[in-house]
Amino acid sequence: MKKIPSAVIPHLSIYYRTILESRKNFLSSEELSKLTYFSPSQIRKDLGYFGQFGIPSKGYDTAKLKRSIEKILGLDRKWDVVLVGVGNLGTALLSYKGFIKQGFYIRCAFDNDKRKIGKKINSIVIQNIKDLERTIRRQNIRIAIIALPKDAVQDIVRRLVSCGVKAILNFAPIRPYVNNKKAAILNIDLSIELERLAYFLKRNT
Amino acid sequence: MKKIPSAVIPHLSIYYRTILESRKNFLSSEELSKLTYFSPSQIRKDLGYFGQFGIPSKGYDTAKLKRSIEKILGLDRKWDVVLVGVGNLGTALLSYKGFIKQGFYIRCAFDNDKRKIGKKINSIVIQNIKDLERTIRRQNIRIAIIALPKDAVQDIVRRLVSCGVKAILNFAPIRPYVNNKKAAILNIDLSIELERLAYFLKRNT
DNA sequence: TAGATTGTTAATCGATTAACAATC
DNA sequence: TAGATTGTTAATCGATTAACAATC
Repeated sequence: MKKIPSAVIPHLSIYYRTILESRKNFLSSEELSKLTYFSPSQIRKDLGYFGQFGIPSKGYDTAKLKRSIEKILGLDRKWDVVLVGVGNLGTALLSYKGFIKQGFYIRCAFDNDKRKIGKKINSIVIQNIKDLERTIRRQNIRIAIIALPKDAVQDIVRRLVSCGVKAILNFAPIRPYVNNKKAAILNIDLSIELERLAYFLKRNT
Repeated sequence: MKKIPSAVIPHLSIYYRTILESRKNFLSSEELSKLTYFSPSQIRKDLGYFGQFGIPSKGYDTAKLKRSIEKILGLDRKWDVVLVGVGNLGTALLSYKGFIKQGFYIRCAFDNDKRKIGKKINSIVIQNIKDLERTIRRQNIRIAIIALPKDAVQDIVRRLVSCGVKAILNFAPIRPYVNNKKAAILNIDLSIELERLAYFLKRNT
């Protein structure tokens, strides 16, 4: 089986979303290109990694393609998620409806602030961070979202990985280290994005 | 002048942050590589686009390099910012200290929800969305952060661009369209990231 | 001077685009 | 069958890595 380039996966997300919003039964790579700004070749190539979904002279059956992408991306099932860090951002994430739409369910949340522990947000009780390992093991959770100050990140990542977490979405401006690729880390780094903006503005205003 | 590849800018952000955290007066590309996981060649090449900052056999003077990167990225000045959409995420962003550290100051915030208008968060009074253009023009603001439901995004982007906004940081899962590159848009798309996680988990658990 | 590390050119790798035979 | 659009191979483009002469 040929290797899937990592750039392809985010493309699939965009094709998927575009199909959801389209009413058409068939879309050609040309039409998809208009909607997504990816080139028709790119689209055909990307889809080609996973099979033959199109019909020459007609295009892609949107209902079929939708189901295929769901299967490829793993959107056809649910995932249990733990949230660590219930500050401003963590609270916003707890209430974020988008997670559920993608099948991600935040099942428990942790903080080290005594004033927050025991409080309920969106029907989730905030637990003491010292119970992290016990709860994660008991509930067999594999995904963590962490919204922590950057100095706390590395230690929490170590603890999460030690109790079986396989994927971590990190919002702090730091790239935590994980031993022998035991888990995948995705960093959402607002600082880097802001600095890209600053660079752009510097030379365009 | 040679063209700067777009991938270089995010690298600079990481070099910058690494220098800030290091106590050393000099760092070689080899040492920076250990800290950033970029290859030594990559680091020398990236910096080479902007000048000659290193001293053969010694490495890079961290104080000088820090100032150089600040200048390149535009971190040596302040930027006024408008926030549109004060829901859960918008509120979290209003209180986010990281912006100020990067020189981004949220000067005003807008929402269309009557119950929010007039309220104060972090000393910013939430204004009626219908006053958007007037306020932005008067304060001469060039940067917007939008935390809106996706159906509201395209119209607000149009309005922002029409009154002179040059850069927009968008958190909704949609890629808004801007006429003739009148403004830069940076999309922080949590859906895409979640789907990357789902894809990873699908084949590793 | 000898040793170390830069800056830069050439080689490699990966992703995007172009071209076109296969096929509905 | 003729026209349209796929799937796939070849060409191009851009980013990363390797190599090494220049230099502190």
